[in-house]
Amino acid sequence: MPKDKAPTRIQRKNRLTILEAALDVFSSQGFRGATVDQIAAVAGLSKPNLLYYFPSKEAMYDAVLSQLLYTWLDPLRTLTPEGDPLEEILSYVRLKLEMSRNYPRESRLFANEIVQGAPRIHQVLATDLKQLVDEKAAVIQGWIDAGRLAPVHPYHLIFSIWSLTQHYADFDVQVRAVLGQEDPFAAAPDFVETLYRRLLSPAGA
Amino acid sequence: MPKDKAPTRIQRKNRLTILEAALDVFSSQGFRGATVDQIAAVAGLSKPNLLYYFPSKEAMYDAVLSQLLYTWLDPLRTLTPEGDPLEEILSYVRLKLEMSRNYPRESRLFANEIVQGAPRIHQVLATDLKQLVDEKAAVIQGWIDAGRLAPVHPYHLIFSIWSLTQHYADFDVQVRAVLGQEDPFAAAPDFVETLYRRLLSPAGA
DNA sequence: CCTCGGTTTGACCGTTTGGTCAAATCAAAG
DNA sequence: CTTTGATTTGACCAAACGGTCAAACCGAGG
Repeated sequence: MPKDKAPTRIQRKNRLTILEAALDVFSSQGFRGATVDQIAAVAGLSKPNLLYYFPSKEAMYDAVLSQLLYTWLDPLRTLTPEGDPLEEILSYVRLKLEMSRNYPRESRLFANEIVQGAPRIHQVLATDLKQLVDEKAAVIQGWIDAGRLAPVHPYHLIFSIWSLTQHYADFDVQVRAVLGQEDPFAAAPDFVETLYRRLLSPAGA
Repeated sequence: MPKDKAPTRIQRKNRLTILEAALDVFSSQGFRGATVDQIAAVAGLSKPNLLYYFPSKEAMYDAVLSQLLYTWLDPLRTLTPEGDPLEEILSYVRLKLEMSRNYPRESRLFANEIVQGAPRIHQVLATDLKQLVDEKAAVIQGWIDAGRLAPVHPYHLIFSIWSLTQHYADFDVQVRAVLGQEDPFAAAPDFVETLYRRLLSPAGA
């Protein structure tokens, strides 16, 4: 392992290559399903070389996961009390849907981790994520109390957005199997927009 | 392995015990994450004994999965052209939600399989499932054309029901982490019912 | 050119895992 | 009780896997 001095050019490049390959393999096979040899093959490096840059397979997984967590929670932060309530939520939905389209591996890795009980990120969910959702749910509840949004359970509204948007990435094969050759993301944006407009438009509209 | 004659009482009992244990372990660890020893421990039998009843670990997985598939697609079959459109869909939604509550292991096993690309059931999805969904989507489209349901993309409507209801089983830990000690299924039925009423109620209502 | 720290790898190790097998045990029929 | 086929298991095997290590390699500074 390199000293804890400033990383060299080669170190930066190889670390990125490895993380990229690890994301590929972990997201499609899960942690236990993935092997270091597979990751090495995808990265185009030898197995001992991977273990020169990361102390263990678990360290690779943790690195991929923590890097992912940071960007994964980001879209929710963009939801702010200013601006039109419905448009705020719709743009959050659109953002999440585009992340599913553009970063399906990240979505699947996250799904894998959660489905298996989130053994490694349970703490983050119960603290950081909960705090963030509490905060945004309060914003939504505020809009509802002000009559600017039809009444809904704010937490379950957020859950519904997660499940709906991530479904297109996580269950991609199922969606494709049912739709035939049609592109799943063709009609999805219109559908979710319609759904949340009808769900959330205040009564008078 | 037993002959292919009529199964004895012991065979029936042990096969069921093993499948139950296998569902437990496969659903929480995935196929590669599960070990035959784990399943044996849960079943209270020895490892060679499991392999006396099933030729391989994969055979156990296939048995669990195919048994699951049959019941999993069943709720959708209950959706029939007769009866009130909105109520038909709402009762399908309620059925799916109860399955998530009562059979979370099945839901998670299915999710695991799909997320990892559905290597073993791809064929079933592209034939049986697609055919069933095609049929039901046509029913829904018929209701829409008759003005008895607000216009929506029928396929994506079905996807949304799957994702929403299964989310409570598959992402259980995440939902619980965010909600604190609150029971996720307490408010869920009301939420989904509200959602689909607002989405689907015909314009004039 | 040489040096030296960073980098790469072939060979290897201990453990885990899926699966086998012969021998032991059990249970039902005669 | 005895027999016979079904059932159970301790011991074992080969392959796969995560990880180690000493030796080789490489590239930038002197």
